[in-house]
Amino acid sequence: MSKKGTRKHASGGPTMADLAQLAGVSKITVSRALGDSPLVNPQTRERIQTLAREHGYKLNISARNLRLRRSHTVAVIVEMRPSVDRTMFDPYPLLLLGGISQELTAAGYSVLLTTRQGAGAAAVRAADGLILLGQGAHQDAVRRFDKLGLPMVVWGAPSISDAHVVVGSDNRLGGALVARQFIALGRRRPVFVGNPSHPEIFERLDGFVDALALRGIKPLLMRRDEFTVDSGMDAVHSLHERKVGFDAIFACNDLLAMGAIRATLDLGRSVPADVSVVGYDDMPLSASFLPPLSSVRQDWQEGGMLLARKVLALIDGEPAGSESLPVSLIVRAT
Amino acid sequence: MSKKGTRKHASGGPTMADLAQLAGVSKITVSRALGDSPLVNPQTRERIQTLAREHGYKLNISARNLRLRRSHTVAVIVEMRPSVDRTMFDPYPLLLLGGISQELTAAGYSVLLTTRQGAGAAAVRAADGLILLGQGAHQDAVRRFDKLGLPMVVWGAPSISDAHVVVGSDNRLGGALVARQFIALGRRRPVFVGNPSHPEIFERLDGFVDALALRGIKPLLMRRDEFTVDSGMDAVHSLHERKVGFDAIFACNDLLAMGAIRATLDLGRSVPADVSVVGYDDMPLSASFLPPLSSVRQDWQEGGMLLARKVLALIDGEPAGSESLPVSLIVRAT
DNA sequence: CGGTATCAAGTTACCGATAACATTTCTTTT
DNA sequence: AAAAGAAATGTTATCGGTAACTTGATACCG
Repeated sequence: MSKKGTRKHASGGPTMADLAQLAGVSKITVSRALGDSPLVNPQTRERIQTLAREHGYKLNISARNLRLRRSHTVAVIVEMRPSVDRTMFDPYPLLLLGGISQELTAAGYSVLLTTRQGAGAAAVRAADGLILLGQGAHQDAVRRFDKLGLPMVVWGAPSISDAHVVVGSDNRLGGALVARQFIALGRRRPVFVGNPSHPEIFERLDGFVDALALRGIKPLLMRRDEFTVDSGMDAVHSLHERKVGFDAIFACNDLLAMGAIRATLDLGRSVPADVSVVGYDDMPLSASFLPPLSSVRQDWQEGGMLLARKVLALIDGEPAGSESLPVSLIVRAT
Repeated sequence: MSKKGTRKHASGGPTMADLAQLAGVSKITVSRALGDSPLVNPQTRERIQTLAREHGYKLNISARNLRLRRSHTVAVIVEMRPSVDRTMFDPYPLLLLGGISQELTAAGYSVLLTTRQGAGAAAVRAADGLILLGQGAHQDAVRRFDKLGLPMVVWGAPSISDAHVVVGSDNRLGGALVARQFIALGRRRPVFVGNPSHPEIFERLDGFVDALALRGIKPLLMRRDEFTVDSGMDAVHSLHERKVGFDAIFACNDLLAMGAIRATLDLGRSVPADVSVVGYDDMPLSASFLPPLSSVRQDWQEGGMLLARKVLALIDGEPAGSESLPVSLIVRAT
């Protein structure tokens, strides 16, 4: 209050102009020095950088963004309402977010998190790029955001009709791996349990069917809309009631698989002696399920990182195509 | 290219200046009109707003933030590395995020998501407020962010020593509810399984102990660092080996509880006839566990919303204190 | 009818950083 | 030693909003 110039700014520390004055140079030189531009004398640069550190200088992002006409921000739009028919479940989306965040932060970008509801906000439109998670079943949502004209990457299953970049794990491969496992075990009457109207689930089924077809085997499809233990039990009981024979079950989710196993055991049949069961997602609990559940595992974190790299590429004007990540079958006791 | 003025801006739509010209008024009038300021004639306002809509006008946030010296952003710092000793597990943090996001978006704020690693970024310091999630075990982290001098709210257990605002679910109540349940069931030798060095877990234990003490019961503490099924089994086996009698188990997590139940059954004792077991978190699977697991449930989404409301209050200079959310005991078969 | 209150809109001056162009200073070349 | 080139720094203008202060017009008052 008393001395003029002691504290020029109410909130926030010194600006480039302040540093410039301190260093006896002009603003632009400070800007260059802090940006490691080769245009400034190394000594000057050093001096200014030290000064900046000492005085706790903080770059004003809004100012820079305004000037550069970009936000250095990628909006991530997540479906966060938990629901029974969610494919993205449990800790996984968080791992995806972790991968995304890690990669974007490393590249100097920020992650703006929104739900579909809040995605109309100005901040989202101001983003340099867009990542869509968990919108698999909402093609309309994808199209809606596509209209924003921002570089966009979607997590899910690639579809021929859509033009945007899709990153996902290789669901076809997942299905195929399970099929091969069943074949190796000599299974002849496999069942697929799940809801193939989700593009990702459909891919799993598709890969499964194709790989089995090579051996002339045609699996049975038990459509289940809910991805829960109960639903899995239900599926098996329903098979039993209809007196349909089966010796292998591929559930498109671990909970379904657990339910299927439980029901199978209830019916007096043995797992895995009589019936093989494989789930999907390899959730933490699966390994300690009784019996330990075999499952297909996807690398969510890596997926997140890949998503991030793709948007960054698009933002930089580089070409980027859809890509699938490998999955692995974890064989345990079922 | 050909006609001058047709497309003034390479990227991005019209600015306020453009609208001003179109409407034959000055920039500031446009600004006022769009901000619903009473300083403009209602008709003019209407006219300008319509014009803005027609031309797809988008407010430039960076410009506004620069001028207003605030970012309208709250940074959420999450611990995303999954690890065995994590209290915040599974879908829950996502629900927390959902609550936060919903509330902040509604208030016109953006959610900036970062990990602890990326939290040094300029964008974080530029935030108007801070929410810390999953840092319970890292008091140093809390202090580190406290230094930024931003309005800050932490998820976890309130501690007397700390001055910042803490929001969490009422872990003491959770412990007490379980204790009362055990008392009602006539249990006399309860065991607590978990790692009380986490503040939140400690509160659960504390509430548990205090409520039991009213009946002169003193529980046994089985310290377990890992929150897994195996660890839960281990705990019970270890009790058995040491020939310690017990008739009730309060596990501070559902996975531990499941392990404890399994081990108890393995030892030939019945749940719940011989031993009562209660878990914590009420994960989706718990209801369909065999036997269906009793568990303490917290409302994560509401927690997120409360966190958000607290930071907003702090940002607006209103006072805000720590607060705990009620929890409920879901009694099932154990 | 002069003078003040009220309403509507305009002027000017920033917020803090940076690109494009300009200038100065030193080094090198023939 | 004059011209040309390279290196280091400065000037000016601008990104798109908005607050503070001013101006102009109309209404109201005794």
